[in-house]
Amino acid sequence: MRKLALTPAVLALIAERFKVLGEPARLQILDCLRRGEMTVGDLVEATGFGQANDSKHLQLLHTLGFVVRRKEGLFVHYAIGDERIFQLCDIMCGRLESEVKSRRKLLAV
Amino acid sequence: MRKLALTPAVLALIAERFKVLGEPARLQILDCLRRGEMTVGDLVEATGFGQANDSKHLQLLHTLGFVVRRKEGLFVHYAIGDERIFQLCDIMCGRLESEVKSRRKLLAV
DNA sequence: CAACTATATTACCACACAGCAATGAATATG
DNA sequence: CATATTCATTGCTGTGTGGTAATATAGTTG
Repeated sequence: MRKLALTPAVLALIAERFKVLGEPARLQILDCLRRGEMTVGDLVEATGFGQANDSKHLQLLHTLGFVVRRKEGLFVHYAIGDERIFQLCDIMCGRLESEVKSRRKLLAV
Repeated sequence: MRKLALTPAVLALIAERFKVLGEPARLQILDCLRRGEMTVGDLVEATGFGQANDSKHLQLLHTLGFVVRRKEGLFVHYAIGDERIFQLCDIMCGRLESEVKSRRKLLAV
């Protein structure tokens, strides 16, 4: 497997994508979409954010390929565009659990 | 493997960690550390950032457990604290390559 | 103790962006 | 065509944070 050279430009691209995931609101949207595709209105209701807010987050997620769009009449259906997102989140969760564990260890000493 | 419940609080913790990786400067620092531990001074030279700047990034990376510290006299040696970082970056790179590929496909049509 | 060095911290500025309200664009319905 | 609905876009404000210079802290050396 050939590796990309980690030039500053490539690092910037990678950072850009991590940054998009570095926002609770967007993670919440992605988590909602985990159960299947949803319209913007559905997501507004599910997340409790404003319509404009959700729409902007979805644009960003779409631009970077994290979600895909499907237009149907007045509605726009969004869905997960890359399952690797959850792989990333799982690894982060693993990190979280490690942190909790080592923190408990510190307190126990 | 038991899964963490993705409550808003947990999502915030995950996002916080993605956010830290969502900064080219910090990714560059982590990439430098890939070859082995380095002092702050080494990193300042290697990255070309200011000393205060590097120090602040390192503090943040350390707080969230991405790097570990080892003090030795006047010097502080930093090293990667969790190899999973590279796993995360590899997945992101895979995403990047997919993006490039599909973009090429679009142009080819 | 005084002078020096490596790192951390503080204060500040500039900029990016999340959230919100208002408006616009596209499509459907009567 | 007029109206209503869904979503996208724009303009605005407040907050957060990256970069930098100045200063503080900790450790070393003489």
